[in-house]
Amino acid sequence: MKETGVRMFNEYAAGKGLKSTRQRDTILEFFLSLDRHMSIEELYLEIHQKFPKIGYATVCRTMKLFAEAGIALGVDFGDGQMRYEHSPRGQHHDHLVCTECGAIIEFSNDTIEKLQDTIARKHGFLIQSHRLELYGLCALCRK
Amino acid sequence: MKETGVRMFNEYAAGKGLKSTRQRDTILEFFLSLDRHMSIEELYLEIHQKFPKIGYATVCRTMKLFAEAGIALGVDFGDGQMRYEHSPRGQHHDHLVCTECGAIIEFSNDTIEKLQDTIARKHGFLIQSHRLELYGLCALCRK
DNA sequence: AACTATATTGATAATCAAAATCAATTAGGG
DNA sequence: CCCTAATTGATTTTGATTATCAATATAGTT
Repeated sequence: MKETGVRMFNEYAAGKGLKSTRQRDTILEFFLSLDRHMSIEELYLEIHQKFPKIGYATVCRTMKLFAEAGIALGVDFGDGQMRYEHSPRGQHHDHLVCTECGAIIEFSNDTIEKLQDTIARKHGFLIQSHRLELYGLCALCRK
Repeated sequence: MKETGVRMFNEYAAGKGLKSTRQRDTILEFFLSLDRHMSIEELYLEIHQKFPKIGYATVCRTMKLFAEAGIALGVDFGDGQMRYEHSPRGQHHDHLVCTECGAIIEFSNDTIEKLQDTIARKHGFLIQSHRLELYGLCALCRK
């Protein structure tokens, strides 16, 4: 998984004539080691703690670059902060977002995906992307 | 429809001890006469043109108030601008958003709604709200 | 109609995350 | 090692929305 991400980014970088830097390698490794969604702010705080030389702007730019390279996917839960997750290879997924504790649970449902296609076709739409989020209380916060 | 909105707001205002003002009446009437989603910016421009005394802050505050009163619903298509639509009485709906021309088409699908409930239940989630948007090219922009 | 307490307005400043700026630094081919 | 272009990071700017606050308007109450 990690190797795939590194390889994908290297290919993208090569094609674009980008130079490899310590900062990008560091951020890439950190991002690939994550198993949850993180905002730029959170990413910055953790990365900056370990590597004080890396600034906010670099984290911001680099994550955007990863998104362009196809290894990260930006998600926006409407709280005014950009979050990034590993770009889903193969299976697309959607999110359950807890409004109390902020927990994020991923899910995927083929039937919903198919119904979306049907709806789009009915309206002559060519779908490029979609977002489905269910907001509510997670099992823990309901109690 | 228009009367319903006015009545709903008056009831809400009465319950909250809000005073009735020319500005709010003007914005309410304008909003209720719309048949499409508008951002605060668009609302402000049109309203301000007819009633130059009404400022941006008032439009912003008032739309938020309408949302609290249940007559408007804020929707966020991730472009950094808040939009408002008439609060759906009864049937909830979702959106097809054209990434080219910005056209917005509403749709609703009971099967998807039911599947969402199933998914939430499976994860022990108590759904409070959801958003489903399909982004792509509308029939006109595909050509 | 005048008085009064409270809500509202509108101009402006503040906020906040993200993007742009730009001089200094660094990478990597020649 | 040199040179050119890419990159960095401190800082400023942006842009939409929100907060501030003095001035004004509202709705009871005399």
